[in-house]
Amino acid sequence: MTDNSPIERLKKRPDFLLAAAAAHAARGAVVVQARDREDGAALVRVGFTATRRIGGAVVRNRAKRRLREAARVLLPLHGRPGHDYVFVARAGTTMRPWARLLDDVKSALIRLAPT
RNA sequence: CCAGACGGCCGGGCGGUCGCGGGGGCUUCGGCUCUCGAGGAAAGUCCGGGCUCCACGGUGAAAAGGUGACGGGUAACACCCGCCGGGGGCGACCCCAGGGAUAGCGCCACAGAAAGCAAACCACCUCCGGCUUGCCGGCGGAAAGGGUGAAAGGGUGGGGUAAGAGCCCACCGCGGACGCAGCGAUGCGGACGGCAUGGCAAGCCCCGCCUGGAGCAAGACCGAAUAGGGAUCACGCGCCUUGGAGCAAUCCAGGGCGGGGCUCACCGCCCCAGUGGUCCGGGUAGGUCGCGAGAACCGUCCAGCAAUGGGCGGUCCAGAGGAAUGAUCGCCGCCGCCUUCGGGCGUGGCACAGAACCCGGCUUACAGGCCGUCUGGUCGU
RNA sequence: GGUCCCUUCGUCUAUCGGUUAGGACGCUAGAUUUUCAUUCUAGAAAGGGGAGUUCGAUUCUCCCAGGGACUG
Repeated sequence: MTDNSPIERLKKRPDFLLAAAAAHAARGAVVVQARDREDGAALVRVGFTATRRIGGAVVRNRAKRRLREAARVLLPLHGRPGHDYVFVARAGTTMRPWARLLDDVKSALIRLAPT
């Protein structure tokens, strides 16, 4: 499952909306959405979202930083080329122990990978 | 030592390992390396400025909004300092939108006789009349007592009187010519007046002063692809109309321009509609700038009670754009619990909270801690 | 990021600084009806929080909190 596909950040709102309409997996403190772009490129793109519901700017920024770090560690191992991933922070993202957060992300990525 | 008042400051530290944003250097273009990288409130967006665009002949006025003792500070302020007045506290000290109520209008519920202009409900008193001999009625006097209220037209005491009343007197309060001190707000004294002038302007309003509008998503530059606009050239053409020649078919010259449908015309609406080239302008996505060497910070000296200002020396200190500080490990500090006093444990134990053009303020949030000055007690000398 | 607006019974909404804070829908109880619906009667139920002005504040002023709208 390992590959060396380049990873880019997702920045456009339409891309987020498309990913939200695709498959998603909720695991503990995180929701992961994944969409196959079907354009033939091996590029993997990833975006992060934290809404106002989970707290103020400090909480939202910290949640996105932890998710970004988790994605940096796990996406090269469990990501599928040609997909867009969106990580959505939930209320417990900032308080989850680091090992448990990694488990959540890993489990969600494996669930979303086609067999 | 206890309790308290005010002012200032910190707000975890050190070191590894992976990572992130900006800048510099090297590069065999894979990368390597050096360096910098959130706050006192970055927050709320409540004020004041810089900056940019728009509007505008100058000034003034009006409208609307803001502001309000006095003196100073400042680029400016509603901020700050000093001082005055009022209120609170034993005190250190704290709080106050703190101009004008004889410029005018308005309001003062309930209660009460009466709520703003001097009036009189009960009660008081002289006189007159009546009789049932202490009551009733009446002309007057007077405003001290009762009761209502947030507030009732000076207060207390004495004299005085039929009863009373600044009617008179003393003290207090009030107004106050004038004098003294002060830059001033104001303070002190006060002849005299003889009680007159209730409150609300964060009700309208009057007076003085201030303000053009918008905001970096301001604004400037570059600028695809696609669609569309304008100019021009070539091709492709016909149709309508005017004039002339001619018996006529037709020819020549000029002008204008698409076609279809809604029964015709005008108008209106709807549908469909040329090809290619060159040039121009607007402008979207996107990119670049605006964007950090300044009302800057540190040290020191001088002026000033202070806010603050000035001189000298030194430093360069974040610049993103779905938005950079995170993850993890060790030691120490603080806190809580347990303890066999060695120590151990703690789901993240350690606050409030994350720059987005930049400054000066205000306000609000904040675990824990440090320093200084002062006040009131208590103990000792 | 910027510019604005609004908070009153469970919900929607009235109020010249002085009331017991009014109305509608909903809720509860009773009556009418064989029962239900309808109708009638009665009742409970509210000023986002904190200061200030005032004799007195839902109303006026200030500061917070919460909610909402517009803007590429």
